[in-house]
Amino acid sequence: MKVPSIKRMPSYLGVVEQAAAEGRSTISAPDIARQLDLEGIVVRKDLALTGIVGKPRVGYEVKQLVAAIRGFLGWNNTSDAFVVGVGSLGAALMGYRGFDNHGLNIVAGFDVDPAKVGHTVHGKEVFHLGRMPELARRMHVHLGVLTVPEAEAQPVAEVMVEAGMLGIWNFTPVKLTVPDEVVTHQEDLSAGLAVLSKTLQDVMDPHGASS
Amino acid sequence: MKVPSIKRMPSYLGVVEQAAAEGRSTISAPDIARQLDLEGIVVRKDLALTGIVGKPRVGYEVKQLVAAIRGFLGWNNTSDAFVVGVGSLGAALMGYRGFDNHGLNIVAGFDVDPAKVGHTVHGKEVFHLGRMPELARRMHVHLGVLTVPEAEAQPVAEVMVEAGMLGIWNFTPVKLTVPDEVVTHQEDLSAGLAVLSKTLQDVMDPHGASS
DNA sequence: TAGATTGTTAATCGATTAACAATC
DNA sequence: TAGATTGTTAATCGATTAACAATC
Repeated sequence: MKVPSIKRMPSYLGVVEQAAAEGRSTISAPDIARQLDLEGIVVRKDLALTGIVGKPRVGYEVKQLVAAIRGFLGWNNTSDAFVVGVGSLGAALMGYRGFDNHGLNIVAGFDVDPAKVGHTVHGKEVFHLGRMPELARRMHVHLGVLTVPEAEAQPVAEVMVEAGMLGIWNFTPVKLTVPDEVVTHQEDLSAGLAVLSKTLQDVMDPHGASS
Repeated sequence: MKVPSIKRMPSYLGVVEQAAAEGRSTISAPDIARQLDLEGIVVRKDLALTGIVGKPRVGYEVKQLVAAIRGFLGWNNTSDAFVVGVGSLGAALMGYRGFDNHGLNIVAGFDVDPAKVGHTVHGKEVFHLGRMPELARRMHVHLGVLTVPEAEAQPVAEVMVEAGMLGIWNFTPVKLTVPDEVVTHQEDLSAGLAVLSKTLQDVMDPHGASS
């Protein structure tokens, strides 16, 4: 599945789109690599996955490359999505501009808190969780961003599955149990924090247990 | 540096702390593995990095294991940290409970918006960015969470370095340029979204370009 | 004791890096 | 043409998985 390559794609897209914004018509792998502090060979190998073909001595056609990366990730046609759990993180994600550019369009939020239901957050309506199945079907939404408290994660995920969600972007620390056909991706902030903490610790005290 | 192992540590910690909360005194690698949908051998190898020693046929001492994982990650003594950029994401992180359990204590926010400076967010004061160097020194804070808009990321990171930050948890999509002694970790949401999008795409249309 | 689990050593797998001919 | 960059094939590196003796 080439997960490491897939993870690098959005950063390539950012660099290439900036080049486009600057009016450049081509960009080379070494150029992209320099901007991202990678090796050129990594970029070439990764870009090959998108099916793009470059020109020796010149690089890649910027327009083509944007289309190739977007196509590879499925970011051409943006998908509508729900945010489920409108706490501070959920609300922040509802307001995040930039998802549009990443194939994601958040159309509504869901919660059970009467203080939130019926109001809007960043211009998007918040509905009661119980209405999700109905609205998912009506609006043809198959993607959900899960930002409920830990204790609610599994039961709410089951509601989402029931409602026809095919993909769940899981921001809780809970490993979800869902049917095989439902795709889940856990966004694990504590994993990132662990890497930062451990690196810091090793820098300050290089003689601690391990490296 | 064993990054994959380090990233799994927080999930082990969660499982083991739950076992502790349930009053269990020991836990085995296969048991942890089952809860996280991993292989037992992965858990054993990872836990060995923390220096813990288990008992055949029994497993690991729960209390010892919690201490070993926390010690490995440097999560025993919690570090104070600043949130820099109190937009919706920054504010959400300022309110996130659970960082305390991850060695992180957010003590204040910084912004340049007069509408935010002088107010509190989730009970924590927001100061003007210009006061960060002074307050970082006075409060001995060396960790910063960077949640400013993309265009501000690099210049604000430089202010943070100037203020004596040793670690920057970077939530922007910008690859920061900082001195070697400053540790940076980029939390890249778009990478996670890319993996989810690509997986979904491959499930729906298995005959697309690659797998 | 019997047997599940640990810790360690070896084998496999996949990702990264290197080398280099082809090409514009 | 000369030379930088592509695309591909091979080598290296590191992480995961397998195998198994030691042990409680």
